[in-house]
Amino acid sequence: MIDGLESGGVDEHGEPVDEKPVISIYKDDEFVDLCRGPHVESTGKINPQAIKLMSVAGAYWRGDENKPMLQRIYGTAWLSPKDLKAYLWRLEEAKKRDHRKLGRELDLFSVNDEVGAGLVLWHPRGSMIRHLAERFWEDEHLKNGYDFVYTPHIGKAQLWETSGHLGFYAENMYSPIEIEGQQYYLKPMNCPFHIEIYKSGLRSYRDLPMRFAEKGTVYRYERSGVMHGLMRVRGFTQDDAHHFCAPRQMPDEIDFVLSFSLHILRSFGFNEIEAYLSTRPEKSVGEPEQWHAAEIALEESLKRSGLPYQIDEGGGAFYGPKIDLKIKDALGREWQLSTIQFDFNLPERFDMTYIDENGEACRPYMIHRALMGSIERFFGILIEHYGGAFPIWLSPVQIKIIPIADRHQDFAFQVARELKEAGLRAEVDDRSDRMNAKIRDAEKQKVPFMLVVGDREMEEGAVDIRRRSGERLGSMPVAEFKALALKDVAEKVEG
RNA sequence: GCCGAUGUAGCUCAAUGGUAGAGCAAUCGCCUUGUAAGUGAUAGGUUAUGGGUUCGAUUCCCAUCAUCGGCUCCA
Repeated sequence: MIDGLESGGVDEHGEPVDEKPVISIYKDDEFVDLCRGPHVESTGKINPQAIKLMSVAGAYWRGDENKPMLQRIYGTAWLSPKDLKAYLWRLEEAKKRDHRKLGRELDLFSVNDEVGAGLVLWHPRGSMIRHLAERFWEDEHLKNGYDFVYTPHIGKAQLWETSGHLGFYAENMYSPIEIEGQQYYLKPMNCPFHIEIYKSGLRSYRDLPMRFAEKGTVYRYERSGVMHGLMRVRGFTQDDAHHFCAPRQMPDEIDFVLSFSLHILRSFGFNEIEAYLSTRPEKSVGEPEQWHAAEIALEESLKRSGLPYQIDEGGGAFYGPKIDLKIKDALGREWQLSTIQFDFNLPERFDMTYIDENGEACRPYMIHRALMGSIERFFGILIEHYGGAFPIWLSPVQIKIIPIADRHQDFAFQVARELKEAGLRAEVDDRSDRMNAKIRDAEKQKVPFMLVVGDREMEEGAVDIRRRSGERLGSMPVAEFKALALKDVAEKVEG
């Protein structure tokens, strides 16, 4: 076999192969392993107190799903038992923050067998967080030159033929729906609709850039076995937008969309951001000069942003180069959120035009972008990043008012009314439980402020404040607390 | 889709070839409470679904669905 590999004609099964492989062998005492490595020099270097077998799972031979599957045993090895313990502790921490667990405990969302795999039900509390995130998103878009659009969930087969999705993306799309002899498809993307809106009128260079934004819900076929809580689902909403601009506007447009993305991500508490620039792959559409100009523009913009970035040579989509933004969450795990993609393909396919200064029809440039990416996934990441203890501006319940005895309830509701009128989300825990139990419950629900009201507070028109951290702020007048809470909300205070 | 595991009350989990139990949650009382669980009672399950073996299946077998850990793919 090795002879076959060495001479470059056949692989390990005697099947012909094109390239000559590099063969490496690792040897430890009597054990000889044909492996790419690296291996430890000697098993004596492994501390038996610092290893642990973790799990067993199947893995494809050479990572190819068409090849047979092998049993793989996963283990982890560390320099010292202490390091192993630290690693296991981190795994435990991650488990505690698991958005699927917190989603249930905090009553945020569910995925239900009756409805279907990969289809999310947003419960009232989760929906409140989504509403707040979306409201912020909307305000920022309106301040920054976007127009909102709404588009349908299905479109005719011809539309997806024109866009190329039926050619290139069909395996991710669901079977068509037949309506009066015509085939319609559930949308896997929003772009064709936005393009049709662009094309609904004659566009002048004076109209550009145009920015159409929509929180568009799309449906993509995911193979069973890949769904994962909110992170990987079959129906999700993208915070999508398409920019249409004249070629010479491109650099400014990229600068804008990049800094706008960073502004949005940072507002949600993601401060560790890294960028990936993906360039032209072998198979691509569009002129090489166009690609080159776009890649230069993207890279220049990255340089100006000061973000650390890496280049993924040839990693772009066939229709254009892109910048992906990845964030690190509180546990240091990396997640891809934003994507900013150039598109040389769709303007051509849809024959999009604008009239330039000379009265001639020209082809606009098009940029796709999603900042949160999928709102479902973004929510999942947000839950894990904060371990369910959302910053106060996003907390579904910001304030829990805890009357000590029944006679304090009227006062508690009066305080709640006053806070609600100021736009704060306050609730009274009027169950007949002991105060300690109510505090425990509010802590578990990760409510930012607990206000205890008893005889003393009633007399003074005050509230006794406890943060979810356990910190006691003591007693203060309601008006004073109101100002404090509003300030925390406005400043997007965490913790 | 593939490999492996799992599926019992709202949640976390027991038990059994002779139709199931606990804690928490829930509901109804009692208590009226000072910074993370007061107390009593009640209710809650065709044991995921469909077949098969068996006198009898929730338990054994098969299929389907879903979930979990991976692989492949991906927002």
